[in-house]
Amino acid sequence: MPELPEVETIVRDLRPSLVGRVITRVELIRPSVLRFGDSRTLPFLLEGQAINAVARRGKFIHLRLGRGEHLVVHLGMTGTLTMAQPSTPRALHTHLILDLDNGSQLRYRDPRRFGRVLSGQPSQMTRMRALPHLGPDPLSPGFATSGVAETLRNSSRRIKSALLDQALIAGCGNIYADEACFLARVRPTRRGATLTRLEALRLVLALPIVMRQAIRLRGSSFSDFRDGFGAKGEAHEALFVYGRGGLPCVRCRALLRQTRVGGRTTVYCQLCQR
DNA sequence: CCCCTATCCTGAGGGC
DNA sequence: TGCCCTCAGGATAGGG
Repeated sequence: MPELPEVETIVRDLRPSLVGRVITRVELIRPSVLRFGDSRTLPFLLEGQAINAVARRGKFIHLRLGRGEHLVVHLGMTGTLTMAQPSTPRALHTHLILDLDNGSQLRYRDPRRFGRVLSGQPSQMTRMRALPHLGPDPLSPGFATSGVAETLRNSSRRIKSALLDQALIAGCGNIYADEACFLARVRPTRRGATLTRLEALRLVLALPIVMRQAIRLRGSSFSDFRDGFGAKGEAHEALFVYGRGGLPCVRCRALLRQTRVGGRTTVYCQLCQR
């Protein structure tokens, strides 16, 4: 599933192909994926607009267009955003296609449709709660000093649940929450309030480490994730715990425990993580 | 505030 | 081969 490292990989891939291009045609194949903005007027609104920037906010992808409008994409569980040539047959579950002035296309595909597309002014999207409040981003320079560690320590929730809360930390999902807990040697089932200062600090430092490593490997492709050109990443082969329940811990060889926290599959080493 | 559950949705994988 | 069942989960809404 696309979390921060996967979304960042896509954004870095797409940026050189999109910035400076002009949208020449819009095909909204499945209008219901548009959760903000008017699907009938979307083509007229977007056509002729230049793409000025491609950015990431947590797991959201922002295409900044002329006149301050944004086209925002959240990939949900199975969404992909890839460059393609018009001659390539469109894959099943392709919901939106933007034609560009150099003859290439940007295609949005999402079999499970947990993702969504938003079009309009960001301030309006925020006001209408189409864009949620996001906490500090683990890739931002100020993350370690943003107060996240103390927020975790002041929370009565399980650490895993807190890490998945986008209002606390932007971009963390199920995979990298487990990975960060392993690297920090903290059991994800513990309550935030039981964390020592040192443990909370280790967690906050572990998040950017596991995420930057995953970006280096171009993201985790368990099933659906593809980069901006449709290729798989390799980060899933280097994960410590996610997807490895019942297998030996890479550090101590004890068999990894698999449980559920807040409805999410959670894997940890009961010897290494206290 | 927190937690659980249901909802959205398709495809993969297991059992028979 | 095929059918049915379960499971995967990001975000959100509603009930306890």
